[in-house]
Amino acid sequence: MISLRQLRYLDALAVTGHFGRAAELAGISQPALSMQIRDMEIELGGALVERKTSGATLTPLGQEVAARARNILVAIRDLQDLGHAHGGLLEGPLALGVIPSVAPYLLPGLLAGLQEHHPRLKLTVRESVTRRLVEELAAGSLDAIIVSVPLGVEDFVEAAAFDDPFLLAAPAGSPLADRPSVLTELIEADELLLLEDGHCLREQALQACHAIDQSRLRSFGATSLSTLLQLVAAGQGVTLVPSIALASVAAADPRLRLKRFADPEPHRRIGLAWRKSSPREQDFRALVDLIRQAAPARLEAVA
Amino acid sequence: MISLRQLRYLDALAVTGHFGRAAELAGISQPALSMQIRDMEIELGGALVERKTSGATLTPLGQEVAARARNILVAIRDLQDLGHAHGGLLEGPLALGVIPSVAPYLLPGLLAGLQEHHPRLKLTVRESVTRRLVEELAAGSLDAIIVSVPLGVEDFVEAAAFDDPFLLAAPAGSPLADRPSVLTELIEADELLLLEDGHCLREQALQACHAIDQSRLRSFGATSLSTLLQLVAAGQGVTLVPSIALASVAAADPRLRLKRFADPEPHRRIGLAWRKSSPREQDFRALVDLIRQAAPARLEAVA
DNA sequence: TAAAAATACTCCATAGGTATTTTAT
DNA sequence: ATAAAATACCTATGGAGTATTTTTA
Repeated sequence: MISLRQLRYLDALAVTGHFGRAAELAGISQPALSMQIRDMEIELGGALVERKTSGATLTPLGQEVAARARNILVAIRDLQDLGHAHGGLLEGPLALGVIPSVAPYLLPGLLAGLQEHHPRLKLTVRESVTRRLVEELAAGSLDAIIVSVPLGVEDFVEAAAFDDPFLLAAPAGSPLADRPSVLTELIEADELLLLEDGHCLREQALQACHAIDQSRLRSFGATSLSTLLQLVAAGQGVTLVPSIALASVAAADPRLRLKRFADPEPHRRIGLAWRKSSPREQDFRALVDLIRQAAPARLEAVA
Repeated sequence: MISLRQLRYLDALAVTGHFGRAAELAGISQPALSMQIRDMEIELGGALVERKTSGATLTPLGQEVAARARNILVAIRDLQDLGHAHGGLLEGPLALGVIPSVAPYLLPGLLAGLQEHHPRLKLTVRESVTRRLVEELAAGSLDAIIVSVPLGVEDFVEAAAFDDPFLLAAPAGSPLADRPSVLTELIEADELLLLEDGHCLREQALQACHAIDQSRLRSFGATSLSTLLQLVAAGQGVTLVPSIALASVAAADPRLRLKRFADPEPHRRIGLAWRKSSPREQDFRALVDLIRQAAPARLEAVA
């Protein structure tokens, strides 16, 4: 009879493509893993792995089995969560993922709120880009993720927490800096600076102003918003700043102007996503409320 | 860590509502099952079962866990089938369900065809009414079912095999017996006799002639078509006969007339259904072909 | 007091570890 | 010759059995 243990080992083998490293990943010895894989092959009546000196690759059957194994293992994780879900609200372990353009501004307030209202919650936080967070959520190594919604991922449930307007960051001397800003004016403006590819803030900003002429974009290898703002302050162009970052980056530099856009104000919507199959929906709904409270709108600070 | 073993035991407990009988069902001793359930409760951090002298009932948490456990166990079964699916076509064990109004007429030919073309198939057949077949298919104790399609069950895939026209069975003296029959004439006909409630042929016939006045129906506790035909022969009314049954029941009785309906000919569609998650789709498609070949249209025998 | 489940204990199957051999490049 | 996986052999954990006690209606 197939065991969960065997499924875990096969999963490790699928990930590593190597018996030795798979064993290490699974926390057992290489022979132990080899034996379990072999037993599985006997049980299923076909080869799962192609053994090579360079390592191990899964056969088509092996890949199919591994894919199903992953789903089953996620289902098992969710099952284990049921206990916590039926305990008090937001108690026990919870692995949360957050995108980088939100984490530093939201987490301080959120963690404080959780500490105060749900001291028995054992929260672990991972900060990464959306694509990776989605993968880890699907795989079950994260329980929920704070991202820009909608994600549009089947199997996930999303709940919006708050809208985060984009502000225009322009050099003090720019003509844009002293007028009420509307989005279309960007078309005639200086160059629009954005974060490097793969960073979700880039896509969100692009989506917010889809009318922008692609040829006038400039990408920088900058991972951080503050680097980008340095460039703006130096007169290299303009950029969009999520207002959630205001408190940290604002008026520090006199060469910078931050302005709200006139309606329709471009914004991204920040929300929480979790697996449909997760039994902790109540926890997550409560978490969304806390996220909303922890997202301070300090928009009075700007014109 | 939760084990599949524990999920199986919980499932048995959910089914029986009794530790002793659950243990018997699982093929182990009562203390062994008790201990696994207890370990599970510790692992999940909550009570799964309410212990009473009269037996055991699941708590809300227990029901939720049991429901998920069932899904996981079905996924494990399907995974085990993968091996057979990657072997030759239609090899290894296969549990097939068939509705009673099809089984006796279809199976002889089908089994012969399977024996000839797929001698390595280890087929087990269960004959039961649609509702039960659907349950067993969902639970994984059947791999595929031959039923009247469409079933409209989420999680199932269906493939039509053949259309089975309904014939009119009337007493030789009936005015219907000597005219080309059209369905609407049934409205002015003798009473329509049908099988007892729950028998799928009843629903199929009713669906085929939805125009019929409900008040003119008569149900009999008859489980078998031949009993029903005896009543028709005795002049008690008319009924619908699936043409697949022709070879067995036809012209044996001179008091009976079997007639085809004029267009649009009422019929039921017989097909195969299996779980979406089953890896043996290829097997099932091949089986559908064999079913089609095994369903002889002996319609020449009637006017 | 009777039925059901929990506990006590013993045993053994099997997963896992270490050491070593085989295999393929 | 080297790296990877399989094999051999031993150990120990934990699942299961029997016998018994506890619980509750």
